[in-house]
Amino acid sequence: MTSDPQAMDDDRPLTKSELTRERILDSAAKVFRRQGYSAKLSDIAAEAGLQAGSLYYHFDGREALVAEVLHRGTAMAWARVRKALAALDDEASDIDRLRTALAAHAAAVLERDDYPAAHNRIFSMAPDEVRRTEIAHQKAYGDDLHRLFEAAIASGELRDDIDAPAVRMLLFGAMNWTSEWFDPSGHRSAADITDQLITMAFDGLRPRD
Amino acid sequence: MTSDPQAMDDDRPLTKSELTRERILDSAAKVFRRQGYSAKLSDIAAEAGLQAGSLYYHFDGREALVAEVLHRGTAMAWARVRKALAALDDEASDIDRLRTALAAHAAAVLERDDYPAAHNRIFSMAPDEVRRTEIAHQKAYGDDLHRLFEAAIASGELRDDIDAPAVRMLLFGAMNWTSEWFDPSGHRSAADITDQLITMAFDGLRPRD
DNA sequence: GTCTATATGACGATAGAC
DNA sequence: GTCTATCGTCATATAGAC
Repeated sequence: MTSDPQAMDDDRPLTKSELTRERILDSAAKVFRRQGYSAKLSDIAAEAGLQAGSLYYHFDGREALVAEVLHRGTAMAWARVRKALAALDDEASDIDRLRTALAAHAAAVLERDDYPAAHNRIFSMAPDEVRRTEIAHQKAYGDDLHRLFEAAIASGELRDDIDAPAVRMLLFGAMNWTSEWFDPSGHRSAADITDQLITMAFDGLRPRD
Repeated sequence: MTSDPQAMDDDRPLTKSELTRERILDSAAKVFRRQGYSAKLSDIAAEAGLQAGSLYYHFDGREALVAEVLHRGTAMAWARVRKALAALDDEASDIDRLRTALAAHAAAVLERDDYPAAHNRIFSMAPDEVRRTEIAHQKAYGDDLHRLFEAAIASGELRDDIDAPAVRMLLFGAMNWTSEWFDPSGHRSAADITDQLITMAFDGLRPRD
């Protein structure tokens, strides 16, 4: 598994300023998730209990905030996938590994993680330069998942006549689009949605006899 | 099949003013598709060969333009689906009807139709009132498709243990999200993507023996 | 570090000439 | 019908007090 360039935590306690910075980012993710790209800096500041002008002590401006929320969105989904895979038994089959990875990504999007959900809403509206940087980051994540598909195809657990990158993007689409319609307070749980997706993707909607 | 409230064409030729109005709408769909919700009125006007102020002769303002592009986006995808179903042999099976409907929707999103693609990009950013109206329109379309699922389940051609509305939304997501990544000038065609989706959805990624 | 106040610029919208 | 010119509004960003 490729190492995520972001994953260099030292465990030093955060200074007060760093804590505020974190609070601003969390607020930005939450507000972007709710309101989309056109969310105002004043809304983000209010969510963090600050005045709009105060953000500039911690960030260069709107673009910097967008860039970091995007980066964390990919990083957090990726981290969840990695963690879920690491928790698997060593003898897990290739298809189980793939299933686990997809379920972990779905969970990141569907559950309380504001960053991945915000990512989905604002990515396409971000300024070109920010988007280019983030595309490279996403590509690394995508390549990582691609290896799971390849392994499952090689071991005969997946059909060998599929276009794995296309299928991967279609599955990502199904998951990412849930931001647009899934209602966590409705009668379906995030896990229900994930089950439906996994069942459809692997076993198909037609009965197997 | 429920009738689309928009589908009352009389075939009278368009006046010059109506032609300009159409040109503006087409430009709006194209520009919204490309740039998302933050597209400026001046960009739309330029695409139509006009000055920004001139739009106001034809439309009340930005909101009215957004509302009509959204409405047409749903209407056009729905119309394509209806047309594809009407072209089917009467003896087509329920699952063939469903497959045909999904393929038609995918084609509308993936191919040159700017309106459905624009719809996907701007729907979630539209002002509340515009969105509420459009949600009702989408619900009618969704209900229409839902009947195809129900019929295929009833005749035993689809598994009876699926949550059809959830699956429908997941499939819509997979198709709609292609706006974010599909490159029509790349080596895959729109039909290739559609095939991958249909195969995955109905037969599943695991080999059937 | 965070505040208040303000400069700047952008965009939607209107008015009136043609 | 479309243009040019302009107004009003609002959000980003900056400056300086505390």
